[in-house]
Amino acid sequence: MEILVKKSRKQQIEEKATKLFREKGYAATSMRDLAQVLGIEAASLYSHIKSKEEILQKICFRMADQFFAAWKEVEKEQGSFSAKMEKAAIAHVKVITKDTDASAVFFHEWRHLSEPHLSEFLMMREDYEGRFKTIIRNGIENGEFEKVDEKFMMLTILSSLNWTYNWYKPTGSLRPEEIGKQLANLILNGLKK
Amino acid sequence: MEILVKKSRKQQIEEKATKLFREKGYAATSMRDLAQVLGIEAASLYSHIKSKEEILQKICFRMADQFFAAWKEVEKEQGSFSAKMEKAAIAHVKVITKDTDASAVFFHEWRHLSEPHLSEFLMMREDYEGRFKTIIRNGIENGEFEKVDEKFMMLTILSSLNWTYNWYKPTGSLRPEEIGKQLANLILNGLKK
DNA sequence: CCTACCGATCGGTAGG
DNA sequence: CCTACCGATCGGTAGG
Repeated sequence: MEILVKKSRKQQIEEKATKLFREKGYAATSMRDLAQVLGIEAASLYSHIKSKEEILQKICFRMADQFFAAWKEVEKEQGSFSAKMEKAAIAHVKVITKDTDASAVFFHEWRHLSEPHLSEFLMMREDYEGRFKTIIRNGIENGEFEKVDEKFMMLTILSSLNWTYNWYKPTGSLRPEEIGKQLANLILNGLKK
Repeated sequence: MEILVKKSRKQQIEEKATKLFREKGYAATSMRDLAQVLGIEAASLYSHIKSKEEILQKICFRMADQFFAAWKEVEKEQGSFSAKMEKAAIAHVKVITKDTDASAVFFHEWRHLSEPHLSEFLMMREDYEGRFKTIIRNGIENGEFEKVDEKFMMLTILSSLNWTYNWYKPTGSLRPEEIGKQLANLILNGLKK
């Protein structure tokens, strides 16, 4: 049973903008494009929002907040570093699959943020990536993981997790939790029998 | 010893454009930006190129050609499917690391291609992805690989290989061949000891 | 949420 | 490779 909540005009604007930013890119999306999708004039958008970039900021920082919020689940895991990595993969994939449009914008369009937002964004990303690196480092020191370059490994793991925004379909057979588990399994155990 | 070859103006334009397209995105890069970097007027660019999109087309299809050319090395491999996958990873990473700017544009800006180039591009990508899927499928049928969804696995593998454009530095300690080997090793055997 | 409009900038052309 | 310029479009504002 689906509950229909009436969306505010502002919410509608942000949703449609997210979709357009994903499809055409932030720079190539005009406020007139956005207005047309909503059936209003471009000038009318400014009754609800301050600027085009404000929309981008909302999308990027809301996604960032969700990644950090999801990490709380990871911190509860007290088992092995493999178990921690699996929890991190699941948490990460869950956030992405909840809104693949916003995720696409988050991953690709952040560079159009102006200062000081750009610097803030990059600092948050560094913080988040550091958490994955810490799991890898601790797992290596512990003897649980192979000796690999932790930055190299972190980037490789995150790239495969991040890529889910590109092919995940809510109508598909794999649930987000299952996708996270399978990706963690690949990362930890590999494709070979 | 480095051999300095005099670059044609057209080559210079394409190189600078590649860098700008990567940094700012295709849509956000103006012909005036590009002209300024070259120290000429925007109108002068059109003595050497037909249009802004022509530059994007050159970048995207040149990269595609290189990925296909590199695949010839993969076809020579007559060993196991693991060996084939390693060869594919090395070939793929070699192409990316040869020009990370062009790779970034190839991965992110292709959607700004107009028809019929866009359709042609997507067909080539599908062909290329199919080759990875075939290795995976054959490896599973052969009993060499775990039973996984081949599309899911192909996308995951390619995402981790593709991501190298983002962090590879020619001055770093890892050579492209070594990066390909390590990524293949992770894909095949995982992080766990 | 609209009409009317702003200055700035866009990709590109004409003609030399 | 330049000057001079085109029509189109941009993000955004004033005033209702």
